Amino acid sequence: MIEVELETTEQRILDAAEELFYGRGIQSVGMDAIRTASGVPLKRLYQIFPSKDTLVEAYLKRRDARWLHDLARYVDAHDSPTQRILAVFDWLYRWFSEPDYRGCGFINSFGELGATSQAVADIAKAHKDAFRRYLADLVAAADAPARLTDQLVPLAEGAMTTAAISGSPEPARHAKDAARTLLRAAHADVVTAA
Amino acid sequence: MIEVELETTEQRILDAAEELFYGRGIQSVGMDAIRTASGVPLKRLYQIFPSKDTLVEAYLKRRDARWLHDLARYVDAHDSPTQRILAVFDWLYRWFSEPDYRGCGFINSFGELGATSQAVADIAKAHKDAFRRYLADLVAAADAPARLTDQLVPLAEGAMTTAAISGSPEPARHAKDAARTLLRAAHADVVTAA
DNA sequence: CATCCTCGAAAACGAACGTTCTCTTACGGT
DNA sequence: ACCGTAAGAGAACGTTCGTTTTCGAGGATG
Repeated sequence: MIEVELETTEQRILDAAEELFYGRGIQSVGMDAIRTASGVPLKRLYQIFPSKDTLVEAYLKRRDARWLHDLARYVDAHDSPTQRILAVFDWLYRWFSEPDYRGCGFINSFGELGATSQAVADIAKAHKDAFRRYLADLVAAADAPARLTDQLVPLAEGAMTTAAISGSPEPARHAKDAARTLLRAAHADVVTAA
Repeated sequence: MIEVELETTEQRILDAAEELFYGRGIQSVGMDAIRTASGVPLKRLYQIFPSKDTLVEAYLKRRDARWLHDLARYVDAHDSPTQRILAVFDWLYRWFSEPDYRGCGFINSFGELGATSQAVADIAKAHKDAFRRYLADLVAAADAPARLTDQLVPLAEGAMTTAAISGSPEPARHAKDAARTLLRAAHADVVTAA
């Protein structure tokens, strides 16, 4: 019971922190705003997260895990290896269409704090590496050359920032079109080489 | 003479501000750091830029103009329309290779302040629009379908963030490879349709 | 030489932030 | 019923930041 309550409090803090940090940027959000949004008094908040830095890192780590999990769950609804690759961009389109979409939280936090906090820089790098590995697996499963992964990564990343700044989800569609072309070309290369 | 000196002071402030804002993020840099780095006393600094906000906007606008100017100058050294498109990615490679490269200053400032400052969000959007228009002109000159522009934009943007977070300039090469493939495919489409 | 103006260096101010402390209240075990 | 403990609400503290003001030293002009 006690542990459950502690967990619940931690979740409430992280939920509030994520909405605020992602929505307004990390340095623009004071601990008081998180206190107000979560309803958790400062005392308890600091018992669970001894500093703002640890809260920021916890926010990023939880978002990292959930983001990749949600992506994989969406992709897993598709069977064909090439459809699974293209599904990544469909998922991005849905993400970009959320009303409070504001770009990739890891790109944002890296830009804001990457130079000041090694921990934030490391988490952002780890997140992007994990995304890259996930794409690499999809590419390998489609019998496409590994080189395709290197091309899909900037395509997806660029769609995120272009969608954020332009305020439109369309970059996901355009990136998907490009991915389809690259996929076909990569496959043709393999066939030609054989 | 007076005007020349005023210009020089303004340049010195903007030079210091650009290095610091770009290198550490905007909110991590205090006005005192800019005073120290530029050697311009706070009093004069505030005479020229009445607030940190105006200095930030001046930093972004100057960087916007110079960035696109430098890119165009590099591209103009190439003649063939397709080579001019690919040259964009060569230029990105050189940029990513600079020792203190830290991503696109506009993506970074949008992520950090876009939600809090409409002015910053607008400048970032204008910068990306200008880049997009520039690419669109190159695409049109190569007789490629306008659709290609939509594919090249996320490719270039994604190369910027991937290079920044990974700490390697290679994403520019991979993006260039992808661009070459997309260019060929787009051209083949045009030929087929004809 | 006296005077006014300018200008650089740094102190000072008010607000905001991260963090800690205090005070009051409520509860659980004997 | 009583006491020790925990916990919520928010005041308080020390620092930092953006911005303003003060102070003192030239430099040109009568």
